[in-house]
Amino acid sequence: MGRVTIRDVAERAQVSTATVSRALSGAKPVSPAVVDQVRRAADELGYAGNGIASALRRSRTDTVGMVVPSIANPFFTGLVEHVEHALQDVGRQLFLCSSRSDPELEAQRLRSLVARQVDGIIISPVHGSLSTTAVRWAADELPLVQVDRYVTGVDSDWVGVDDDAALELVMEHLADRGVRSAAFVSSQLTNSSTELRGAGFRRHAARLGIAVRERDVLLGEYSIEWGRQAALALLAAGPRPDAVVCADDLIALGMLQACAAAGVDVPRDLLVTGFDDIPFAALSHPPLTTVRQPQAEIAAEAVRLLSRVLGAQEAPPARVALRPSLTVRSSTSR
Amino acid sequence: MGRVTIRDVAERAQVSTATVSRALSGAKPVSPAVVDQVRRAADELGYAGNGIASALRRSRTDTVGMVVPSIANPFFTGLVEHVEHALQDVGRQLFLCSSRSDPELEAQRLRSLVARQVDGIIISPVHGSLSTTAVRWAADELPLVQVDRYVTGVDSDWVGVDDDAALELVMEHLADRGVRSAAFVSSQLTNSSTELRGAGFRRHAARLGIAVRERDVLLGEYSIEWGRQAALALLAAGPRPDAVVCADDLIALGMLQACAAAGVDVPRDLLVTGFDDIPFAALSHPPLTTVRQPQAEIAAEAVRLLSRVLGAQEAPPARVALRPSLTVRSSTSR
DNA sequence: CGGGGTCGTGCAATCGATTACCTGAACGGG
DNA sequence: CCCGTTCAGGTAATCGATTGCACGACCCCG
Repeated sequence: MGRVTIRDVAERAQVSTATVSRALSGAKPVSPAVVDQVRRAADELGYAGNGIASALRRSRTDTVGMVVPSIANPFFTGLVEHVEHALQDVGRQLFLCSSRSDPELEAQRLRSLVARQVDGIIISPVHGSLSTTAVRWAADELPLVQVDRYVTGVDSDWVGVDDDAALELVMEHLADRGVRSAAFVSSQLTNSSTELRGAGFRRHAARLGIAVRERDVLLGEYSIEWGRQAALALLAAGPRPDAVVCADDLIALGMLQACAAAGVDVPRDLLVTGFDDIPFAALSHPPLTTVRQPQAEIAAEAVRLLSRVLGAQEAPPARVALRPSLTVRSSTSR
Repeated sequence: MGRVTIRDVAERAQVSTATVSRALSGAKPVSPAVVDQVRRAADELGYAGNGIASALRRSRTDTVGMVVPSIANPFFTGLVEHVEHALQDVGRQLFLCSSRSDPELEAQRLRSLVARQVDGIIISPVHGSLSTTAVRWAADELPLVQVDRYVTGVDSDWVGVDDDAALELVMEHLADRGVRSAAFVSSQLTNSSTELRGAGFRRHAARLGIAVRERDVLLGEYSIEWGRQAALALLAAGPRPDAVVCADDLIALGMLQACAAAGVDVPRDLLVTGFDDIPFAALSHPPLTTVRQPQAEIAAEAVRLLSRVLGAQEAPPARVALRPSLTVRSSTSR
């Protein structure tokens, strides 16, 4: 297990370490015969190189870090998958961290990524303001792109979905279905995208003449469990609204389950919508009408923006809001 | 963005770099006054350290790599979350890679992790034999623990669930429900756990007098989509078995959806079981009876085994098969 | 045949932190 | 008051790969 180094290879191939390095990386021309000799020596010794040493010298690791609030949420894992895919095309690896929706942990992850000298960071920050300090610091240290959510007060690229447009789609769809009153179930409005969804909900409800009672706006967290609890609270509290707009699919799925358990028929008695269009949204009973996020595009754009900065091209921070679309399923069709 | 190094801190604090290093790491005693001075200097300069340089010198990174076949599958993401949790307690960070069920990509990830000098690797190998070479090589280079699945011919620790016992639970449960014939829908039997599940299915079916027709054993991949397709194939092909045993929950959920669409009532017309007990298994229609994997325990044990090896304690490779349990829901209750 | 250019290779500095070894001061006991 | 011990802190080697610079061989053209 004693690691084999470039010196060992050099010795065996009867050349200098410089030549070995050049032969293997192809950075500078080396005569074919020598390349062959070196390759053989490296193979015979099982030379694997030392990425750490290489990273130290070149001060780049060909690695980007990604920090997401949760890896239990299929929306984020989908995003991660696409990012990983996109990165592979530009020859980089992904270093994934979960901040578990904790700004403290998030700051720690960021510090760790910076210390590990990743070439850049893609982050979906936990909190609109509590995350600011750490994100700003990281953005000062190296290229950083925010996805899905962003914190205020940091000049960095951002790419996500147009949340207001998304809620416009949802609310107009509901209005078309004859909805006159609606509830909104969400996590706390402590990050940009959630906040924008809440604002969009209210704005478009007002515009379309859909009534919103204050007690029908329920804020908890992005989880199935919260969806269940919110459903119970909603059903227990007097007259039902015509529809429930959920800020993500996990909440909506929990809501659907609790409704079924309580004998409330969706969509006959109540319409329900979600957000993200995770794979499981098609499997619920009834299948969920939800906003489809263009995950692949978001990921590709994030990687593109990061590469741009990595290529040292100075440019004003970009804010890219992609158009969402609506996937209509049975949870809103009578 | 010019990084601040230990020399800068040393200069500002009027001490040597050695002292800075010791003051910040606490490796050797440094007078409180100097520690304070150094701390202040480091703070003022925003010193973040260089993990790469440190790693090179100490030849450890306090990082472990994890390679899973898919990060779209909630079973693996659940595992990853628990592993990350457990690692945090021992002061290490997780470097997550997805092999996307491709042995080639998996080998590449392993090479990359070794080059990055992670301290150890936790892997759920893609393929029982195609993964062997890469896994063996990696296991030679550094401590390695296999989880869930294992490859043949590598002496490494493994921790997972007792698949035979799991299928015993499933089949006995089905027998109790009066099932006389069953189908098995799975991915290809090209990895250890899937293979063991298939074998367990047959063994316990035979033992309990449950009939299994060859054409009712359908092998595809671990995905919702394959579950759907298998359902169609199964329903199209003459007389239905009494039950369908699925090798994971994704397949089972796809199966349930396709059954509902085809007007087959589960559990009245057909019983369906899954494997893993992912969060979404409780949300389907009907809720899914499935084998619960003790994810937290698997993760904790994997980390424990890895720490054992990292602590240089030589020991024979351990194979830890944890007991699964059965979560009974409506998909098998008449 | 000589001068300028190209090309392959080696030497040694370098990246930034850690640490083995050394130095000098302070201190305590005989 | 002297010598051995202790301890803080400095000097410089080290981890392994990359790369600027230099050197020698060879080629081409005038």
